[in-house]
Amino acid sequence: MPKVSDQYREARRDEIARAALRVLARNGVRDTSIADIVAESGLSTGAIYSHFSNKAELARYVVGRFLLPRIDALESAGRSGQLVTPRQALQGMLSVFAEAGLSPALVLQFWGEAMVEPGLHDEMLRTAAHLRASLALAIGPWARTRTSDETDAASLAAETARSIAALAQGYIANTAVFGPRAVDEYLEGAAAVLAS
Amino acid sequence: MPKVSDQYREARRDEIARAALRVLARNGVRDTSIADIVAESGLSTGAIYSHFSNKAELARYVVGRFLLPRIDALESAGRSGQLVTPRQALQGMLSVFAEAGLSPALVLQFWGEAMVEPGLHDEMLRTAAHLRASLALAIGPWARTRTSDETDAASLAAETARSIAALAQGYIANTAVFGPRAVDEYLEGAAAVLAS
DNA sequence: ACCTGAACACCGTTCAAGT
DNA sequence: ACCTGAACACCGTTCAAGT
Repeated sequence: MPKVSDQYREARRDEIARAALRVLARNGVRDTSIADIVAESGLSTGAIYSHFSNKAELARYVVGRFLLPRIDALESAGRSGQLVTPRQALQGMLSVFAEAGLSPALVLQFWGEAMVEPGLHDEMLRTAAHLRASLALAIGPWARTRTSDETDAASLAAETARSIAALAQGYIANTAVFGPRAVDEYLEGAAAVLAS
Repeated sequence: MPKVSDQYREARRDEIARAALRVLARNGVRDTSIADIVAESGLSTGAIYSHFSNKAELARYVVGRFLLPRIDALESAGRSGQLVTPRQALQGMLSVFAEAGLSPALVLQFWGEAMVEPGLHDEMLRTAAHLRASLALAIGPWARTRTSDETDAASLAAETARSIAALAQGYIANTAVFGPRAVDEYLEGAAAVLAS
């Protein structure tokens, strides 16, 4: 298979996925029809279906490609041995998230969709696994200050990454439903509740 | 208007809503069609539409009626002056939630749906307002140990209630996506992250 | 190989006709 | 007044026919 053609296919899939994301951001998951994506992309129904076998596969591609922000800065900080605390990692992740322009409302809709679409759920777990691995790397130095055993440190980092994810999910769901809120305010409020 | 007839109407709406909830729990929000609810309820299409003007109104009714657990025990503890901390209130709420048999997956789907259905969003905010008021009442004595001014105590209780809600949402979204987790574990993990 | 767009099965909703 | 179920517009998906 010539590489040019593969590149072309991938570029075409990306073009369709970007058109889909624009409609999704505008109308939401439920109210985005294939007809809308056809109109937004300027292609035809059949053209979409010659690049994605169905709507679910397109959704999976969008999630895998655009739904999670990269947290390279955090990761390299951890790699260079800088002490990133879990709280700083959470704060950094939420800030990157906000800067990436990902709408909490759209993310929440995809979570809901994943409850009913196993392939999308799998893709989300895969994408989340990357994020957790990045987080674990970032807080690695912190974990090693808490235990001398390397295996213990790794599992502490992994468990902590799940808690960071849970807090991030809380922030996203809460701002989506109840309106925007500053990350710092949210962290202070949550800390006060848990310390009480 | 005779009262009997009103009661009958309400009972009929409830009967339809309960049938809808059974299908929703089984198939999820996206994959529940009116035809499914017709089959589950044993009524006809027109019968459903003579009690609810559309699918959205039925969803709103289900959410208002079944989506949030009652936390009477917590509320009366607060009313009687017992010192309920925010953390205990959160823990109590999540326990009641789990005992009520409300599937986190279904709740997450409704949150997503609310992002695209303004009437459902409104109903959710209304239901959440009741819950927050109950929480505020429950943690009232705690708030008054923190400040002598009654107005300050009320606003502290209200702000704290939002943070409790955010943490509860995090627990629900996290368990829905990543699988069940003990409430205590979640609370310990989150506290460790925020204290770091 | 990629693309076109008409055709098909199914969805939410309406409405004339029944009790 | 409540209910029936056929009819309608729209959705996701398929497929014969084009380049």
